[in-house]
Amino acid sequence: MSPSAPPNPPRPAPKLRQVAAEAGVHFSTVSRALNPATRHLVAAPVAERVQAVAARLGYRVDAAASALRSGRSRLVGALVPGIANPVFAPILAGAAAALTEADHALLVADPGDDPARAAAFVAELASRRVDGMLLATAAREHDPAVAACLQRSLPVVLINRACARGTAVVPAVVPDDVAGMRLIVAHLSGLGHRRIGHLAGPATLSTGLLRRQGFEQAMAECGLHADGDAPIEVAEAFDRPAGRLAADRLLARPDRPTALACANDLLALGAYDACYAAGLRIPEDISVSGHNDMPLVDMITPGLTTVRIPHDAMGRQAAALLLETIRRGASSGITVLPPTLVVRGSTAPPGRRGASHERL
Amino acid sequence: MSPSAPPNPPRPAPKLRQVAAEAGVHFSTVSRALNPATRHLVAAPVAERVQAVAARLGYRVDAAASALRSGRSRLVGALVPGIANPVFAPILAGAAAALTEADHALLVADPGDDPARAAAFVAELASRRVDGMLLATAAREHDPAVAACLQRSLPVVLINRACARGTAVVPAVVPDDVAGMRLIVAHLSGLGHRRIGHLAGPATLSTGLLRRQGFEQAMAECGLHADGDAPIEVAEAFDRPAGRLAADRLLARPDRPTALACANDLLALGAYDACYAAGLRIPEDISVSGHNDMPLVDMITPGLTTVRIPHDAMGRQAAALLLETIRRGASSGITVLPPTLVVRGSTAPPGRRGASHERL
DNA sequence: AACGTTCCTGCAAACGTTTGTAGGATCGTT
DNA sequence: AACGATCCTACAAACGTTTGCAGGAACGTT
Repeated sequence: MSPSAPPNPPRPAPKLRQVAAEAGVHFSTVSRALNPATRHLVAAPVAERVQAVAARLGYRVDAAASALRSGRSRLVGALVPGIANPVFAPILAGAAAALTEADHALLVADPGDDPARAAAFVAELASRRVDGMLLATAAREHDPAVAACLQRSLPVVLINRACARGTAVVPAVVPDDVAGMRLIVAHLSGLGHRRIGHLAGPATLSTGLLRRQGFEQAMAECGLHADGDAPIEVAEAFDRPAGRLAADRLLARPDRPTALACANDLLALGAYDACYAAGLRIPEDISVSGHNDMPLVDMITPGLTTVRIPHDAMGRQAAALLLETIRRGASSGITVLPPTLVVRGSTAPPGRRGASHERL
Repeated sequence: MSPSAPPNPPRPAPKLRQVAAEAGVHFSTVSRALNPATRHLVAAPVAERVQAVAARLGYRVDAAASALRSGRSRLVGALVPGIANPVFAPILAGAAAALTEADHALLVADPGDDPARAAAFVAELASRRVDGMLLATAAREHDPAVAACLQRSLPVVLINRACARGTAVVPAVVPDDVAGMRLIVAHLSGLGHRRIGHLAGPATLSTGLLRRQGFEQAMAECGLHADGDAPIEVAEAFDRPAGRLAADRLLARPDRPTALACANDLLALGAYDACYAAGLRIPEDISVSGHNDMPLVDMITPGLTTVRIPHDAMGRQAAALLLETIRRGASSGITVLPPTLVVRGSTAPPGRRGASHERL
């Protein structure tokens, strides 16, 4: 019948009016029959007939027209600092999955670490009529992107970062950072470590601040004091080079710690670099721990002891929370997800002091 | 003046008519003045006045209305099997960056490895009026998602996978898999290896097939024969467990190879597992190489010798190619990106045969 | 001075849907 | 049998933009 070339010169997608003509009803009736929320307004047999015709023709509502008329786009914007970042990628994946189930789609934008750029993206996405925003970029306070959403009264959910906005709390899904650090400190303390250093992240990010607070609190609970037992160095950023630098400083201290609790897996990788450069073996000479349990950190040598954060679940929950906010109009509070300890080869009881020097 | 609560009850965004009223012109003139493509139709002083007013009011064109009327949405859909996959995440990041520069936005969907689901997503995204599609999920041939795009005459660019569609070639951006395997084989051969095994990926994926072909070709070029010198095992999937299984089979062969060239870093990780389980040291007893240079494969022990593929650049180029196709209407051919060899600790000259047995 | 161009601007018609309103059946009640 | 209530369907008006078309002003040419 037809040659091997694509047979049909791609017919334009069927419209509401064509389904209506085929089913012998007015096109507004078709609209109602196909929309679950208005289906009850049309007689059952008619609705069924319409649905059958629509299915046969392969009708799909035109999103642009629908968005224009109804004001709802079934689109959600997401801002992440680094799409390929091993922390944020699973968050995106989880959010995308949850949104798909709810017939929404995900519009991703990557402003990096630039808050002004993030705010610009909010404006852009708002003009695309997104129904809500997922922000994984928010700084601890006075974030322009958050402000941009609030000003447009765009529903917004923060991910991985908390953010106080005046007295009102912006809904968020965050890991329990304090509990996470408590797990790590308890683990190290249980192994016998007493001098435990902390590689903190930037204090401008809630994860940086909260994990540091969690560390100090947990140390106090173990009877260790922030003064002598718990030296702290703050990294400039949550990445490997910054971790290396901060760890170098920590290792150079006169009372070098026997364990390093890092605020982040990437910082821990930097700490590996620093330790190896200093001729220290992990975990024989010094224990190192991370935070996040990024993909593949089980593959490095030695495997990194860390705190697992369910990033995928965070994405899912944030999407669910946002959809809820969009529907209800109200914003629920902050969801805190419990972390779990993952022990691998990078932590061990402290060795005899000075052993590493004898090696050299 | 105003309390700490958000001062302005969020005024609706300004429309074309409001800008027009403020500037004292008809709103169609505003539309023309703000659109670079039609700006030349309006007198220069008027255009400037309009632009000033628009900027002052913070006007942004409503994407839904624009898409409805013009048929162009400035939206591009992307299908990837696994958003968080270390290979595809950088691709997405690159594509998003390139699209953003061209004032387009990225709509991501993750059908996993299910081709039917991918085709369904194409339909969904088409109804959202995306201007084109980026497919990183395509199988080697007869991919339903590709067919769905072609049938709707949606511009499409394949990423990381090539795909012949009848006689016509679907535009794609792919790594030079043959050249990559040639780099590896030349490296191993240069080290003195003669019996080199290949852990191939599924032949249904172009990367699986092409890298195998590249391997066989490169071996022949080095004077090694596919029969005796180059045993091949095909893994069920591109993941670590499948790599372990296939490597087990390869190691069990009577003439066990002294080097393993894997089609993928994940397969190589599986090969590590298999080698360690067999009591073989890497690289003393056996060399292992990967493909892709995923993040963190430099941190495992020993560091993985592999072929670096510029995934970020692939995403960028694919987006650029797609935008070009959208504008011109025509589809350019296939872009092939050159790989580079990254030598780390997992490859070395072959040791004396049997050394590993004496160890046990 | 009349006429043909060129240049600009206003007018109005789409694009395809959702949704308020009105009117015609149908039914049950008195 | 007449009336009100209920149920369903059709009609029409948006939503905000892009774009073909027409008309008027300004200009240069014969």
